[in-house]
Amino acid sequence: MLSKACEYGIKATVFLAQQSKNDLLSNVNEIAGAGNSPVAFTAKILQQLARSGIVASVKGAQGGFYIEKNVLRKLNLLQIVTAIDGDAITTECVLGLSHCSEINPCPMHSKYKVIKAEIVNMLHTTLVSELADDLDQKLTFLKN
Amino acid sequence: MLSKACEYGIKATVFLAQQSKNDLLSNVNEIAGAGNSPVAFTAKILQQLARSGIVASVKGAQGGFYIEKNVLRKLNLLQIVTAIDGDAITTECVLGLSHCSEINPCPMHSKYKVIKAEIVNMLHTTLVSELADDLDQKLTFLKN
DNA sequence: TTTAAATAGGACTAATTAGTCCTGTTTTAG
DNA sequence: CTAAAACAGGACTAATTAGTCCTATTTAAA
Ligand code: FES
Ligand code: FES
Repeated sequence: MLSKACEYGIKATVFLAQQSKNDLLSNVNEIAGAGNSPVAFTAKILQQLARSGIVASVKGAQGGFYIEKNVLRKLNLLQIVTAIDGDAITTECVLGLSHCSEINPCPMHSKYKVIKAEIVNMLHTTLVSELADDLDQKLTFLKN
Repeated sequence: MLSKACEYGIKATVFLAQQSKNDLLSNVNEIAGAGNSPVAFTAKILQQLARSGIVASVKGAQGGFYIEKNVLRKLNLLQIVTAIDGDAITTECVLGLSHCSEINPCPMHSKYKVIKAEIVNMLHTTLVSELADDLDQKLTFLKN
């Protein structure tokens, strides 16, 4: 469903959201450590998220990443998934037909479209800030 | 969500179900052609499905694959997915934690588990024979 | 009985995804 | 002003998934 890059990206973003609520910057080591994700790969993904305007970065000593308050307020999971994996999740046919449509539906189309809509809706309505709150209350975890 | 192998496997099985209702054998070329899937790769997947008892094969000239009537009667998509991709779809954490559980839930767990349950339920309750009927009525298609 | 059509299966190659590493630049602290 | 801590980004390597190809075996038909 999600690529590894996207999994790491979501974990990184949720962690950063938690830190950013306390106005803390985090560097790549802290971020990767929190989700035990590979450090260098996480750095790549953070660059991508920074280019997409999802996270902000401060260069130089004592620098790091954070999420701007007004971005965080509205930031949802679909934005992260789309920034990293593109829109395949919304457009692809579950059986690999060249595109999912009502005009040339695959055998699973009618059953899958309901689920796809729920996935997209869930991603779209889930705010990173809610997830960060759960994390802060130790109701959820970024690693085992 | 599904591997390419699984996509081809499902398409092959639905096609075979349609053919088998008319007591027709199909060879790998016909099966791959119907779903425009790569021939040699489809052959591999059919071998796997044959070892799993989902399809049956007849060797030699005029041979091919088919699905036994009593298998087809109850055959659902989850059986095919499990035979090819294993049970990852039911057991994996959407954020890549080592396993999905209520005890160490990831930030997406509570929202994702609902969707996962619906996916698994959909796969489990969808009979290949229904899909084959839709295909037969040209309501659905295996390629564009 | 030979030949050709077919599956079975292993070894291989190609493509994609995952992940590392190095070099450059920015910035702060000493 | 210099050193060290950090991000930026490109080039590379590793692992996994996707896909091919060849050889052996089976079997029906000519
Ligand atoms: S056509 Fe296959 S999922 Fe819509
Ligand atoms: S723990 Fe992540 S989906 Fe259940």
